[in-house]
Order: sequence, then C-alpha cells, then structure tokens
Amino acid sequence: MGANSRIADLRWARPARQPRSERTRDLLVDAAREVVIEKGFENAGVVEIAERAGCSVGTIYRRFRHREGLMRALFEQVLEEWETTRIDAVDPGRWAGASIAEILEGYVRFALAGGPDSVLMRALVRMGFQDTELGERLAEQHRRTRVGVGDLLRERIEEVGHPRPAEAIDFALAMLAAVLNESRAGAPFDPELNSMPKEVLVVEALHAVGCYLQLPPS
Amino acid sequence: MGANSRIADLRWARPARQPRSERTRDLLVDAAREVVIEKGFENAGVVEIAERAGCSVGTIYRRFRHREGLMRALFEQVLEEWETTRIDAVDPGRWAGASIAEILEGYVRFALAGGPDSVLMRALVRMGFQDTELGERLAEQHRRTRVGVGDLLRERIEEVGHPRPAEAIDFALAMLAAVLNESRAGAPFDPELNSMPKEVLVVEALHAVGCYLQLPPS
DNA sequence: ATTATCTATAGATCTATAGATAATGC
DNA sequence: ATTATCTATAGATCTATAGATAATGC
Repeated sequence: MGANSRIADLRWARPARQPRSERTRDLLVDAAREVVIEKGFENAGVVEIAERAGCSVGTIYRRFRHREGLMRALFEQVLEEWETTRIDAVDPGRWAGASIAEILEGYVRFALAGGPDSVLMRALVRMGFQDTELGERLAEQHRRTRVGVGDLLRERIEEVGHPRPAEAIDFALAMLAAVLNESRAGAPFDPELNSMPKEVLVVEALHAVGCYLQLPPS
Repeated sequence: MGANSRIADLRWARPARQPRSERTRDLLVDAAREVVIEKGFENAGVVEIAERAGCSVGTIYRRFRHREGLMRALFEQVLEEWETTRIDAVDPGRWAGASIAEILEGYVRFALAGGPDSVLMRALVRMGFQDTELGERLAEQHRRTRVGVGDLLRERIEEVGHPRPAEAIDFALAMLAAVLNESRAGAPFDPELNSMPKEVLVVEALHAVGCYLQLPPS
C-alpha cells in the first residue's frame, strides 16, 4: 500500500483513536449501503443512516467530514470488493489450459450472476453521474476489469483470426462489457437485453464475440 | 392524436388561455433545457430557470403544477424531437434498394453524429434514473428506435445467414444500441468505446454485427 | 371579469454544528 | 485528560403559495 492510498481519505474521514469508533464507522458504512440500496444515493439522508446504524447524526460528523465523506467510504468499500474479486478472477493459474472461448464464457457468466448486487451497482452509477470524481473512479474500475481479462486473452492471441488481433481483443471486450452493463442496467436504457432469457443472452453474446474475433470453432 | 395523448399532461401542466402564456411556457421549457444541460437535472432549480426565462418563480407554478411538471414537459419535448427524427429515419422509401449493411451503417453514423446532444442525453438518463416514470418513457423510446430499425432489416431477412434470423436481428440491434449508448455515455462507464476514434468504432461495430448476422460480404 | 405575472415569504427538508454527557485509556 | 457520542437546533436551500398588481379580451 503506497503513501497515496494511505492519505486518500484524509479529506473525507477522521482517523479513529479508539477501537469502538472503528466499529461505529463500519456500522455507519453498512447502514449507508442499506439505505442507498433501498432509496438511492440522493435520498439516503444522514438522519436515516444514523438511525439504521443505531447511533446519532452527530456521530456521523465525528467520523466523516460530511455526508459525501461517508458516501465515498461506501463507494470505496464496494470498489475494493470488486477489485479483490477481479484480481482473483484473472489469476493466470485459474485459467491455465483454457481457451479464449472458455475465458469469455467464464467472464460473461460471472458478470451476469456473481457480480456486485445489481441494485447497488445501479446506485453506484447514479453516484457516479452526480459526482464527477466518483464517476471517474467507477470508469477506471471498468477499465481495469476489461484490461485484466484482455491480458488473459492476449496470452492466447494466436487463437484470434481477426487481422489486427490486439485491437480486436480490446474492442471485443468493450463491446461485451457494453452488452453486459446494458443487460443489468434496466429502466432508462433499452429493456431488450434485460428482458431476454439469461441463457440466450450468454449464448448469443459469446457467439457474436467469437465471430468477430474469428475464434476457431469449438 | 388520440384521447390519451391529449390528456397526458393534465396532471402536470395547466392549459394556457391566452397566447402570451403559451410563449411563457415555451420560454420556460427552453430555459429549463439550458439549465439542465449546464448543471444537471437535480441542480436545475426553479429560481434559476425563471431568471433564465425572464419571468418569475410564481409564473412557473401558474403554468405547471410543480417543478416536476416543467421537467416532464422538457423531457417530452426532447422525446418528441427524437420520435420525429426516428419516424423520418425509418421511412421505407428512404432505404429502397439498400442492403442491411447499408442500413446499419446509416444507423450507426447517425447515432454517433446526428443524434440528440450528448450532454442533454446524459441529463435525460439522470432524470430517468431519478424518476421511474421518466425512466420507463426513455426505455420505451429506445425500444421503439430498435424495433423501427429492426422492421427495415426484417424486410431483408433473406440476407441474414444466422440460423434464427428474426431473433438474431433483435439481438444484433440491442448489442449495437448498447455499444452506441456506451460510446456516448462517458464517465461512470468504461471509457474505451468513448475514447477510440469514431471511424474505428463505426468500422469495428459494423464488422462485428455483420459477422454475427452472417451477412453476405460486400 | 378573467387570466397572467410579480414580490415576498411560508414551509419543508436536509446538512452540519454547538454544547452537554458518557466512555475510554494513560 | 482525551476521545466518543448524544440531543437539540442553527443555517442553508429549495419548492410552492398567498396576496397584490398588470395585462387581456369579451
């Protein structure tokens, strides 16, 4: 852990000097998570969060500079979970001997089933829309995920029949990510990908990417 | 225009009895549009909108039941522009003699260059996230656009080599829409599609969809 | 006479803080 | 003695309305 990440939240949170305040902090972030999932980012007020955490409003402001600091702590917590899972998922050992098609299938199935809770993900997107800095953080995590999977694919670049295989891998993964995002996004976006059976979505998306990359038929 | 669309905004707006109040209404919606583009949906307050329109806050509440009514009017205005363009774009006469590949290229190029202003589109998405009913309206318009283009393609279904051509057309268009949306979305989403050169995006997206549908090589 | 607009402000809502009280650790 | 927490409320902000004034049209 570098110096930058050690001081990253100084502007947002106040360091705890007693063990019980760390517990309070965790209770607050967990409560914030619940309320954000239930009512959305902008309707998650400090009063309700404090109630849910079993403490008072004043306590929030002892641990965090302002409401935004608490929200940011929640945001970071979710991104950390995502990052941990991501690192785990792209571990080369896990995919030893696997083909590009198998890796892509694993990626798609995990994104649709095992990824972060979709209501929470939606809330994060809303936070990202509201707060530019949070939006950049979220975009960066998307990018990291795509690059991580891309690295696995690039190690198997000889399977790709597309004339410019390196660029094709980037585009294919960006396209796949767009489809997966849209399929979980719902309401303000096109409902088609969301409403079709998951199994059909998996098969067709993989088929489309396989055609584009010109993978060998399995 | 059916009865439903005639009474659709009764809950939101008050009918004008004098010509000048129609003008006021238009000034207000235009001002709302400007402020929403500049500061986003949730930061567009009635005071600033009234100032921008050159009238008073009270006047807003004479023309609209509440702030949401004004926002809804703005929303409807943009969707009407979109719908007009859409109907125009999928006019079968316009595409007489065109192949699926040509139609898809026209669709992609228009979506990337000639579609609604991207800042405004972003604002609409935020409104849709906030207000479920607006979100449904936006999703419906996405759906309508996809189905409209799909109808053109279905008239040329014999060009599609995919074993289930009707389903394939739906999925291909949903995938294309996801890519196009994501490429204009920016910040909270993956930046890849947004940052790549537009021309590359067009070529690769069309190539991917062409492979998937198994269109005849041009 | 009716409709439209303006001015001024009430009312609601939410964040953040001040000041008092309780718990912790040297 | 210091840190943590609670209670109560100030302060800021925004929507919506009441009441007065101006413009329109029969």
